Amino acid sequence: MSLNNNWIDRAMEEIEKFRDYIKEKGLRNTPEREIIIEEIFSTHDHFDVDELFLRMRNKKKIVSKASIYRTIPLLVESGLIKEVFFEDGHLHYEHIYGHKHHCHLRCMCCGRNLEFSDDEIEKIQKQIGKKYGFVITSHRFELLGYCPQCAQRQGVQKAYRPSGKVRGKSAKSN
Amino acid sequence: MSLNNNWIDRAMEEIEKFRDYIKEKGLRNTPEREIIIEEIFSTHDHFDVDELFLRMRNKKKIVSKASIYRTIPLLVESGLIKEVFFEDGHLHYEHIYGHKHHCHLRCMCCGRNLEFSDDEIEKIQKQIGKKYGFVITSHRFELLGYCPQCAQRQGVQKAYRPSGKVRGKSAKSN
DNA sequence: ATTATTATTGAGACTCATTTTCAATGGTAT
DNA sequence: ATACCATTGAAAATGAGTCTCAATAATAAT
Ligand SMILES: [Mn+2]
Ligand SMILES: [Mn+2]
Ligand SMILES: [Zn+2]
Ligand SMILES: [Zn+2]
Repeated sequence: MSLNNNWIDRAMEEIEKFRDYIKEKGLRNTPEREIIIEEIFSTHDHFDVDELFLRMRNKKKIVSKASIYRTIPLLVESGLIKEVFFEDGHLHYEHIYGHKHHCHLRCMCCGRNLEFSDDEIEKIQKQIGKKYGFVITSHRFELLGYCPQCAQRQGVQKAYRPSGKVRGKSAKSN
Repeated sequence: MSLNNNWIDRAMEEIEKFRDYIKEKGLRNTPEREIIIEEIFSTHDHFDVDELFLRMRNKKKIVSKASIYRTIPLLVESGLIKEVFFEDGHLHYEHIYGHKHHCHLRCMCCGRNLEFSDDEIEKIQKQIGKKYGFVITSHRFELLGYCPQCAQRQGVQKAYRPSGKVRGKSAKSN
């Protein structure tokens, strides 16, 4: 009944969903894939491949990056996770199975990332879809700005970098 | 007074704005930079670096990609263009100077890309900002789905690719 | 105009996230 | 057992974007 157990139950539920997907697609489930899912759902955090790989390595759950890269598309297709767009030039993901849809509010300065929901957005989506005859399947709504803390010590006026890419910042070992 | 002349006038206006920006930043204007701006504003199309480079090359306006990559941040900073997020794994841009803010409605199947404006979005932005104490400077709102044409011949159910990246699709010469 | 200063340019090397190749391994079904 | 073929890890490949460097050119100072 502990918090810890909740996480485990949670991951189990996701793994079950994944097994179904794998089966109906005629693919094969593997320990590597289950380890990956387990780790992803062991926290609520958004993640990128490198972070995930390191988290796993720290726990001695070694799976090659290639397999991580190969598993992620399956998780997206099966509706367990989805892409989240940050401004640092590579993809991030978050789990969505069992989460309600939400949008993000991000600080351009410190990277702080809040989630919020707003029903208006859904209405607008429906409305615009009708107007243009599109079948809309999803949306991305992100608010960018400065968090309370960063808003104060302003004047930091960072120069624009494509996608926020900053060279030599990712000192993550491989 | 021809349409053609309008484009030229248009580019002139942008170039003027750029010259100001360059000057106040203590940088130098160059023929290369003006050629790039001229080409960008010669159509209303969204573009990526490669497309721009090829468009220019076709018109014998040769500027290195390095210079294009170096000029784009200046154009973004000066408020002439901004990033647009597509699903093909690299950055696209659009001009905004003289355009009103708009969001995008994109077909996941054929890539068709419509623009629309909605005042509600602005209200929500303000509202959420207040709620969380953020100073919001911008937003991204994109609707993803299928255009009328593609919605019909459905079942195309494409497999997910990170950022929609498809290897071996960019047969653009370098 | 000359000269000094320093930003800019093009080529090509480089980085890094992601993809692909390939040989070895291992499920699954008959 | 045997055949079939999806999956894996390691390493090579890819490609958008960045950086280095020597040559050039815009601007400022004389
Ligand atoms: Mn989220
Ligand atoms: Mn647009
Ligand atoms: Zn912040
Ligand atoms: Zn379409």
